[in-house]
Amino acid sequence: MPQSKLKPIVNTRIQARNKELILDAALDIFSAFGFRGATVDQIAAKSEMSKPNLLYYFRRKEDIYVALLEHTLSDWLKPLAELNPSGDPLIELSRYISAKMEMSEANPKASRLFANEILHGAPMIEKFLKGPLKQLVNEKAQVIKSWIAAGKLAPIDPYHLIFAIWAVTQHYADFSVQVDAVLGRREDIRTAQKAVLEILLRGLKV
Amino acid sequence: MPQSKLKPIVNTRIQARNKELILDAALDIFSAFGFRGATVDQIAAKSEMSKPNLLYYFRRKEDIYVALLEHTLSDWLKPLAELNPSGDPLIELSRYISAKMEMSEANPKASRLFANEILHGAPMIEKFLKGPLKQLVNEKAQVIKSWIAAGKLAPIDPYHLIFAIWAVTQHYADFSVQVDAVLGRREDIRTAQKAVLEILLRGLKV
DNA sequence: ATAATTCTTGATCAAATGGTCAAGAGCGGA
DNA sequence: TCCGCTCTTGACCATTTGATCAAGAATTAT
Repeated sequence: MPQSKLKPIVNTRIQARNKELILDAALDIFSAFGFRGATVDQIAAKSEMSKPNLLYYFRRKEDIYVALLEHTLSDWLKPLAELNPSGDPLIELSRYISAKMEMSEANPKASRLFANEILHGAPMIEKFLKGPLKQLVNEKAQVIKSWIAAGKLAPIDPYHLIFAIWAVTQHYADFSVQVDAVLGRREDIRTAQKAVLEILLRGLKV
Repeated sequence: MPQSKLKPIVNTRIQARNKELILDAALDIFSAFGFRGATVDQIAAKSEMSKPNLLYYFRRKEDIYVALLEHTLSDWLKPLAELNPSGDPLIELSRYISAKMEMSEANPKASRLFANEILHGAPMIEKFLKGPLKQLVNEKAQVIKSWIAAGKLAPIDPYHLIFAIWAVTQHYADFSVQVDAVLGRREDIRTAQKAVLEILLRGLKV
C-alpha cells in the first residue's frame, strides 16, 4: 500500500543527524540556563546551524525542550525499574543508589534539566509525574514494604525512602557548585558514593 | 557634625515600606520563574506599583535579585550555626533536621530561589558559598568529627552527612510538585518530618 | 538527466522586555 | 505657608528574541 503524500513519517538520515545535533546542544543550553533563560540563537550557535534551519527541524523553542525531556524520561525510570523484588534488599538498594550516583556523575546536565523543570512546577511533565512515575514508585514501594514485612529491612516509610535516595543522589549533580565550593575542591565521585551508601543504608539494617 | 548633602543614607519610611513590598513580590516571582524567567513588569504588578517607580527603588532587575538573596542568606545559616557541640549528637542533629524541614514548609519560595541560583552555577552567591558557608560547614564538620571520636556517633563522613541533610530536607520544598504528584496528594509535613528523621538518624546510632 | 523533494539561510518582523526621562504630585521641615 | 526633596508615572526607547518567509542549494527518486 503506497504511502500517499502525507507529511514525513520516516526521518531522513539528515533529519536524524541534525535533530540529534540540536538535542545535544539544547541539553547544554537548557540545563545551564533553564527554559526561559536559554535562547534559540544559543542553541543554533552550539549546534553550528543557522536559526531558521534549526527551526526547520523544531518549529518552536518549546518543541526542542519537550523533545529533550521525553528523550531522557525513560532513562530516568530505568534504574528504579530494575529494583529486583526477589533480590537481597540491601544489595538491591545499594545497586540502585550506586546507579543513581553514577547517573549524577555521568549526566549531570540531564539531572539539572529535570531539576529545573520540577522546580518551576513541572509544567511540561506533569503527566509523566502523575502517570508512569507515580505508578512505578507505587510498585516499588510495595516491594520495599514486602521486604519490611519479611523482616529483611528496618521499618521505614518506603515513599520517603525513595525520595531521600533521589534527593541525596541528585544533589551531587544539581548542587555540585555548592558541594565543590564547600569542600574547596572537585568532589571525587567514589568518596561521595561510599559516604552516601553508608548514610542511607546503615539505618536500613534490621 | 552635620551630614552634608550626600545621597540618602537613612531610608525614609516610604522607602522601607516599598522596598519591603518589592522584595516580597520579587520572592514570589523569582522563585517561580528564576532570574531570567521573571520580568520586572511581573514584579511591579505584584507589588502594585508602576515599573518606573519600582526602578526608582532598585535601579536594575539584578539589584532586586541580589538584595533578595542577601536578605535571606543569614536565615539560611542560622539553624546549622545553632548545632551545639556540647549537646547530645542525636538530639542536636534531630533538632537541626527538624528546623530545616520546617523551613522547607514555612518558606519553600526562599528554598527554591536558592536552589535555582545554585542550579545555574550560583553566579551571584559564589562568594557566600566559598566564604561564610564553607567556614561554617568546616566548623560543624569538626563538631561531628569530635562526636564520632568520642564514640557518640557512627563513623560517617561529616561533610556528606551535612549534604545529605540539606538534600533531603530541601527536597520537600524544591521538588514538592514531584512529591505531591507521586503521593497523589499534598504531603503532610508531620509525616514527612517523622520519616526523614528516621531515615537520616537511624544509621547514626553507635 | 531531471523533476520533486528536502534542506539551508539572509533578511525581516512583531512582541516582549529592561531601562530612561521629564514632568507632576506628595510630603516634611523651617 | 512655602520650599526643597522624595515619590510617582505615562510615554518612550533600544535591544533581544522567537518566529516567518521567500528564494536558492543540495539531495533523492525515477
